[in-house]
This record gives sequence, structure tokens and C-alpha cells, in this order.
Amino acid sequence: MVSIRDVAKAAGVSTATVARVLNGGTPVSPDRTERVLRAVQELDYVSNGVAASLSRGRTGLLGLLVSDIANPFTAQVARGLEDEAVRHGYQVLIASSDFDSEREAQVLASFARRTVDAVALLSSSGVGEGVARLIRNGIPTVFVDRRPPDLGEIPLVRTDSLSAAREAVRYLIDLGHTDLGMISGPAGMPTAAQRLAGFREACATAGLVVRPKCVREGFLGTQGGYTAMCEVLDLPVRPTAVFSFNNVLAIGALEAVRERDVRIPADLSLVTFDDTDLFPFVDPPITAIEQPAYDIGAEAGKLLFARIDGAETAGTDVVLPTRFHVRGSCDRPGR
Amino acid sequence: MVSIRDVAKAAGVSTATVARVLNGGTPVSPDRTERVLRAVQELDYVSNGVAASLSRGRTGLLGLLVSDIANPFTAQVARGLEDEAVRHGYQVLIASSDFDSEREAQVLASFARRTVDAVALLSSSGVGEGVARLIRNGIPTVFVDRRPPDLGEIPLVRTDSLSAAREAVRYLIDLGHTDLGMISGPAGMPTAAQRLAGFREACATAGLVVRPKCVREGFLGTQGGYTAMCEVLDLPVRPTAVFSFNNVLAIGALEAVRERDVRIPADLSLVTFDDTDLFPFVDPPITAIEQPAYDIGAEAGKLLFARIDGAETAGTDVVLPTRFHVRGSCDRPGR
DNA sequence: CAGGAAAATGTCACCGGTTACATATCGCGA
DNA sequence: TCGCGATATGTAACCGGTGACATTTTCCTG
Repeated sequence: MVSIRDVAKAAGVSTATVARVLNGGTPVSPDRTERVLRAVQELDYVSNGVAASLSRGRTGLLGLLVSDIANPFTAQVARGLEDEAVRHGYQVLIASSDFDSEREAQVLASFARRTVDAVALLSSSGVGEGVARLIRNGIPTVFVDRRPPDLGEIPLVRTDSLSAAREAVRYLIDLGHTDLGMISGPAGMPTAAQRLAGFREACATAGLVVRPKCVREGFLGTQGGYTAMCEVLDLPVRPTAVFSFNNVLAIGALEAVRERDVRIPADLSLVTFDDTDLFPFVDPPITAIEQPAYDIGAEAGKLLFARIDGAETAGTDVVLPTRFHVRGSCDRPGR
Repeated sequence: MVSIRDVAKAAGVSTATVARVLNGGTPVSPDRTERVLRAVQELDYVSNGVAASLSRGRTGLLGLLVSDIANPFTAQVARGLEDEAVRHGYQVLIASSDFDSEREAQVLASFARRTVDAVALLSSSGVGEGVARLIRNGIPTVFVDRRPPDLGEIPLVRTDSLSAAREAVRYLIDLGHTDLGMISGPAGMPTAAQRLAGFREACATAGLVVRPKCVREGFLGTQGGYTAMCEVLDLPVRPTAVFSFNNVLAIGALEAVRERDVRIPADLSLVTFDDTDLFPFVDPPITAIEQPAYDIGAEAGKLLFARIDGAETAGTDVVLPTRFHVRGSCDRPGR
């Protein structure tokens, strides 16, 4: 492996001069500059970033902990974060946890060991100790989409789940529905709690009673949505409208619906959090709440780089707007 | 920042002993082991992975260059690769190139600088010089899905695009279609060439003439699919069936179809490469060729770790099977 | 042409683990 | 008790840039 010393020797200069030529900063005479560049060329020298990181105390790495990078929402967020990172000369280390808190802890520990310069967290549970260590080590951290309750001082980038859910459910209620159900997310997940709260609020405001059996906590993945929807549809009396926690669960829910020959929207109205390119083309087109996933990621990146550049970001929550797409999956009940 | 020397001092041992306790290998007396562990605990010591990487000459990083991590196929591949990486104690550095060859070159250069232990390439163009440098530096490399023509010796993990396309198109022909169109991908992309070749082969075998105007080269993104499909649909005589290069283009194509009130499958049959969770629920359900994206990523990982472990992998191409899902987007022509 | 500041360049300690090698310690048989 | 191999432990060079500081060169002023 050819090192900076080899280049220095070949060019007949000191390592410092080589570094100066390559990294800029202090000027170097044209003559030497050229000699160095030629040596670099001839030796096919590639500077060792690991050594540079060690010396500088900066890795140029951003850690991103997600539950599953294959989830479209997550992937969009990742992309937004990455673009922001690239803008600052950074790269992104992505790790999926599958909502496994042990795995989460491992990932955070590994981020700490690698001394990533900042961490974005888009995952599930508390990960308390892991995050605590990041904080202790002064690694800028931001939560994305959701944040454990006990970590309020760390910034969060999110959408207003509660209001968005409330509005969507109100839309159902305004259509005339009085018996609503929800395919919710895992109880421990803050966004699940918020969307459920929005659902309940809207119902309560309208004076509607929510039957407990109509609210199913789906574990994540399409399978969870399927199971939950099955339970709802197999009730002796079905609700006339269902609100889904996210698009993945909604897809599972659609499977259950199809399996039972339930007609949407005639027999059942459906609204879901999270939009998808294909929802407009589903039979019927799915009414959905769109989250600006890309922007969420980008915003998280901005926050992190602000911190890296020395700004104080504690307590800075960023709330991005949602968009409600009314399509064809809802109708008045009893049609 | 507390270092191994601090721990050594606190425990009253040498740094070597600390390293031995933490990394295993040579045994350490129980007494000292305990003192070290306590010191680690008390000082909240986190080993510096950068220093370790420099010293060991291994980073435990896998570089993954993709065109866009937000693409569902890509994200699945990434996930497969990541799971394999985790199994080996590795993490994945993901970078998107947006098919920009300059960006690709930058990413590869940065992978080289970071001395990632291996690289998986799922991107577009030649990236010739960048890849050449990886090879020169002995960094194990694998292509995923597609490989530039001049780099045959580097292993590739893929599906058999050509046959899959041929079979799908034959399915259309067997339905009675004689005037077929294709929304193809960018000409430079090997998979685009292969799928197009499969399309042409099937047509040729059946003695069908493909009208040049019916084959549109869509640049990528839904927008590209939309534009291409518009051009096809605006022909004086429309083909009766269209084969789409991938699911993203297909979504764009669906937009064009909807805009023009073309009925699928009555007026137009549609088949696309790449499946999606939602295709079964689209109106009509989309007939599609599924690629085992996750497995492709996992397989790529296996190949890389085999190389890292010293195996010779040059020339080892892995071809994974596709699955053809017949749904509702195709019918006999003229119905 | 001396003198001195500015600009260019060189030297080298340092970042923090790792590991080859040297040294110390222990156990056991003679 | 001595001696030797086996085992445990310590020492320090090394990985490859970086950048503070020292030194040299350049160039301008008087």
C-alpha cells in the first residue's frame, strides 16, 4: 500500500507538503505542486481515509439506524438524509434493526465505536442506554419520525401524526360513519400512540363510541396488517370504516379484504397513513395521508450538520406538513 | 476521550492486556481480567474503531453503490446485503448515484479512500476507472443486477433478464398479440439491453415484426415511464400489448394509460419486470416478473465474504430465478 | 546590501489500538 | 532446590495522515 511518505519521497518533498497539495489550505509552490501531483499519479496514491479520520478525529460518517431499510418510507427518509450528507461531504452508514432492541443496542454501540460524527434514529424502542452513551460521547443525535418519551431534549423531525390522523378520521366521520375501526401499530411506538390518539379524539369529538374490538394492534409487516384486518372483518358486526396505521399494514389489510370479498368502499371505507406511488392505481384508489419522507430525512440531516457546526439544537423539533389525498376508498356507509 | 491507555492505567496493567481482555485470543488471568473489566466499566470506555481499523488494516465496512436507495428493488437488495453483512460483523455504507457517472466515480473514490473491505455495485454506467482502482487495490468487488460489458472477470449476481423477458413476451404472444410495444430502459444499461433482446427474440421467434416506434427508451423514474407510454399511446395505431422494463416505469406508464382512458386489459395488455406488493391490488392486478431482490443482495454478500475469506470468485456469476405472476393486466387482443 | 517580515517547507509528536517480541512468572519433574 | 518449558504480561514499533511548530527561503524596504 503506497503511503504519503512514498509520495513524499518520490516527489522529493516532505509529507507535510504532500498533504498540503492534496488538502489545500497553505499554498505550495507551483513547481513542487506539480512534482507531488505527478508522484501521486505515478504511484497511484490513494490517501488513507482511516488514518485521516484517526488523526483529525472526524470520520465523515453519519449513522442511520432504521427498523428496515426495505420499507419504502424508510428508504425515502434515508435518501433525503443521504443527499443532505453528500452536500456536506459525508456518507451514510445504514443499519436495520427489525425492531429488535438488542440489535438496536448493538448498532448504536457500533456507531459509537466507529465514532460516526452524528446519528439519526428512525427505529422503535427506547434504546435508552445506547442513546445515552451517544449523548455522553457528545455525538450529535436526532430522532426521526418518533422519539422515546424520556428523551425529550434530543431534537425530533416528524409530521404531526396526531392532527393528520384526526383530520383523516374526521373525514370518515363527515361521510357519515359512526362505527370506526383502526389497524394500529405496536403499542410501544410513539407514532402508533399518536395516530391512535388522533383517531380516538376525532371519534370522541363527534360523540362516537369506539368499540374496543375494532381497534387492533397490528405487529408490523404486511402480515400484521392482514391479521389485524382479519380480526376486524370477522367481528359479528363490522365497522364501516377503518383507519390504518401505515401503508405496509394497509397492504396486509387489503389482502384480508380481498380474501373476504369485502367491497371497498361500498362495504368498507379505508384510509391509511403513508402514501405510495401505486395507491392511485389500486382498485379502488386508496385515500391516504402522505408524509414528506424525503424532506424528513433531509431535515434531519440539516439538524445534524447544524449541531456538527456548533449550533445548539436541543429542543428543536421540526414538524413537517402532511397531505391528505382523497381518492376512492371511502364512501358514505351503508351504500 | 478515554483511551485504552487510560483503562490500562486505571487497571494497573498494560494496554496489551486490556486489548487481550477485550478482544479475546490470548488468555488473561481472572484477577486482571476483572480489574480491566471494572476499569472499562468505570471509565465508560469505548474502543476506538477507527484506530483499530488503521492498525488492523480492516474496516469492517462494505460499500454499496446504488442508483437510488429509495427504489424498492434497490432497497430490498440492500437489505439482503446488510443481513449477510451483519452475519459477518460488518456494516454497509450505502451511496446513491442517481445514474450520474461523475457521482459514481466520486463514491468509488471515497470507498477506496475509506478502505472499505469490499464493494457491491448496483449502479448504471461503466465507472471504469473507479472500478479499475478497486481491483488494483485488491478490494473484493461484485456487480449486482448488471455489469458493464468490459468487466467480465468480476462476479455478477443477477436474474436471467433475457429469458424472463422472453417468456413474459411469449405469454403475450400466446394470448394472440401480434403488435407489441416496449417501454425500455436507458440504452446503456445492460439489463435494458437484455430485456429488450428478450422482447425482440420472442417476437422474432413468433415471426412478428416490431414497429420501431413501439419501442421507447424511457429514461428512468416514473416520469420516464409516463413519457414513453404517452408516445406509444399517441401513435396512430397503438400496439395491443406493452412490456415494461421495470416497475417504476410501469407506474409512470399507468399514469399515461389512465390519462388517456385506455382500458387495461381490454384495450391494452401490460406486463412488467419487477413485482411490487401492491401490483395484486391494482385495477387491474398487474402481471409481473418478480425478481428475488433480497436474495440477490444476500448472494452478493456471500460472494464478497467468500472473497474476503480468500476464496477465488472471479468468473463466478450467480443467476437467481425469477417468478412470473400472471394476474389481470393481460387479455387477448381486440376484446 | 542588510534586515526582517512573509511565505514556503520540513520535522515530528500525535491520534489510539494492535501485535510481534521480550520479559516475567509459574508449575513441575529431577 | 534448580532448571526448563509453558503461560502470562509488558514494551514499543507500527498503521498512515495531520498540523503545530521550527526552519528555511523569498522578497521587499530602507
